[in-house]
Order: sequence, then structure tokens, then C-alpha cells
Amino acid sequence: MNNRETILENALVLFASFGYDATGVQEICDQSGITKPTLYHYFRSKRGLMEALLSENYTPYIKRLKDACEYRRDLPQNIAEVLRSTFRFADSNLLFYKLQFSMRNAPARGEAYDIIKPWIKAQHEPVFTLFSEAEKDNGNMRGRAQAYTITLLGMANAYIQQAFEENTALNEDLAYQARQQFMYGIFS
Amino acid sequence: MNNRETILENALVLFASFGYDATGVQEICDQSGITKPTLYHYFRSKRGLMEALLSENYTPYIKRLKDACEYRRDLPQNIAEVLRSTFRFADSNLLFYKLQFSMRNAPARGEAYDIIKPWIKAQHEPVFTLFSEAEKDNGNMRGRAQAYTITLLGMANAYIQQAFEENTALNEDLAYQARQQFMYGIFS
DNA sequence: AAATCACTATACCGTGCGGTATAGTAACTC
DNA sequence: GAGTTACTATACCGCACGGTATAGTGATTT
Repeated sequence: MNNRETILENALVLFASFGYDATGVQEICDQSGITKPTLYHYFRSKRGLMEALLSENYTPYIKRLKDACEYRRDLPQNIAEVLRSTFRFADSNLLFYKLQFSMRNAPARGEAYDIIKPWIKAQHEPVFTLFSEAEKDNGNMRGRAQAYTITLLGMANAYIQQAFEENTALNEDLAYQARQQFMYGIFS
Repeated sequence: MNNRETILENALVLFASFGYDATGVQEICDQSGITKPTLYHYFRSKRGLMEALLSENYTPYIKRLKDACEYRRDLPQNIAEVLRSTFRFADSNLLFYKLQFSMRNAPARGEAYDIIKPWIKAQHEPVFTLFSEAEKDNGNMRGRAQAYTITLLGMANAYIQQAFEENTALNEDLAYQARQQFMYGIFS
């Protein structure tokens, strides 16, 4: 494995364990068996390292999420796919999921939140567009696209957290249950 | 207002805005118009300051939550009260709510999470006990007390976040809607 | 063979951090 | 009025932080 990948791997572990602020560049270098100039050669700054980490791990998920949000006049189907892709995202790299989750919920004016902000937007956008499209076919939903987006993703996180803390699987059944519960919230 | 209260107030604003790690003791002192020895007189350390902040703001909520979890063979009633007390907690001091939320979701081995850990336990415990009691009256629920605890509190947070981001009220209606949705998740 | 390039180590810089030694003041205690 | 206590300011400490200047190395290009 080349140094760049080694650095990214160790940075992920440390950032996810101790947080962005509390993890020193020197620590990442020690763990990776390299020195600071090497790290600064590949990544322009500590922040640049974090940005690269986010980019590499988010990109495939966002792509799948966009596909899942392609509206074909079957909203339940879309919701199932959104949940499935999100569950899969969490399941495939739990460490990164935890890291991005902690950053999303970090104080708004901190650096960690500032770095992850564009990715939050990239995640919300397709889901918001999906609900906006679906609004046109269902008057009940009018004007609530943003609320649905937040609740759906928030609920997905609640389920993921639950599965993680209970050490149970993030399987198809759980995705189905989450979908049913969410749909009930819409049409009640 | 005395210095102790001034310090606590400014610390809350700064910690909630920039995070525990990124907020310097000096900054808190400047904002409060005092110097470091004064701060260290009232609070033994930066960590002690954070602990005092948590204690003062959490205590009344935990007390109300415990009352809300007193089981009288009417689980829906309990759930409504849990949601209401939690919504009220978030509504009464949004800044503190945001601070504790960011800390709950901070990396597990960071200092911020370590400080808030006992309070998470104090919050989960009464809710968990409630569901454990209710299990005895409803076979369907057996063995899921912890899952219900996590999902209920997670869902409450999703609603609170939604209300905050949409700038809508955390009113009785929303608590009712959340309860219905949660109950549907249990009995489906 | 000279020059260029990507990459890496040693050693260092300025800054800001959490925390404190010292000393003083004003208000109570005996 | 002497001693004690609670509180606060000046000035400082040691340290770890993010980042870099310098100097190489070995492979590739010309």
C-alpha cells in the first residue's frame, strides 16, 4: 500500500476515535510510519486531509443515493431504496459512518462542521428533490418536502444507531420496518 | 449577576458555537470580563467548567423525565410525557440542547463524550426501565426495551432537529404525531 | 551526463493552549 | 486589630500544536 492510502486509513481511525480537533497531525504520522512533510506533500493541510477523506468515502454513497432518488411515481419504492443505500453506506464502513455522523452534529461554527457542510447539502439535495417531485402527485404532502427529508434521514440514523448499539444486523427487514414507520408518519 | 453565573453563561454560548476543544479558556474569560484565576477559582479546570454546565442544565430535565417514566399501565401516556418533557427541554434552552447533542454524538474516545457519558446514562435509564416494566404487560415487546429506548429518543431528536431547521414550533401537536409514529413502529 | 521530478527525513518556527505561582484586596471572624 | 477567608489580577510556565525551510534520495526525462 502506498503512503497516501496508509495516511488516509490511519487518519480515519484517529479522527473517528478522538475527533478532528483532538487528533494531532503528528499522531497520524506516527501511526502511519511517516513524517510530516510526507503528509503535507499529499495533503496541503490537516483540513485538506480531512476533505480528501470525506471525498473518497462519500462519493460512492452520494452516487447511489442519487439513483435511489430517481422518481418513477412510486414513492414507497424510492424510500426503500434511499433507506437501503443509506444502511449499506453505514454498514460498509462503520468507522467512516461514525466520523461523518459526529461531524454533522458538531457545533455549527466549528471547523469540522464547516468541512462537512457541502456533503450534507449533497446528501439532502437528491432526497429533497424526490419529495418535491412526489408532492405533485400527492396534495397531502404539499410544502413538506424539507420536513420529510430531515425526518427520513434522521430516522435512518436512529435505526442505524440502534442496530449498532444492539449489535444487530442492518438488514432488509429493518429497512422495511423503517419505511413502514416513516410512511405512517406521512399519511397519518 | 455574579461572576460564576457570567462564566457559565458565556461558556455555554462559546462551547455551543465552536465546540469544547476549539473553545479556549482565555476566550471564555475575555467574553466574561474576568481573568483566568477567577475562572479556575470557581471551576477546577476547563473540564470542571463543562461538568458544572452540564449538571446545572441537565438536572431539572432528568428529574422531569423520571416522573414521565413512572409506569401506570398506560404506555402511550408515558410516551407522550417523555416526548413532551424532552421537547420542553429542547425548547427551553436551545443553545444547551445543541451543545449536549453535539457532545452525545462526538467521537467515543474524545474528552467531550467522556464528560457527557454519565448524563446519557441518566437519561436512558428511566426510559429503559419504563419499557422493561411495560414488557410485562405486553408479550410482543419482550426483549426490545433497549431498542425502544434508543429509537424513541432518537426519534425525538429527529423531530426536534426538524422543528429547529424549519423554524416551526415544538408544540403539543408535534409530540402527538411523534407518539403515533413511534407506537406504529412498536405494534407493526 | 545533466536536469528534472516525486517524494521523504531532520530540525525547526511561532503561536496558543491549559494551568499556576505570587500577590493583593476587601469583607467577615474572633 | 489580628487573623482568616473568598475572590481577583499580573505575569508567567511548559508543552503540543499546525506548518515549513532545507536538504537530500532515487527514478525518469532529455
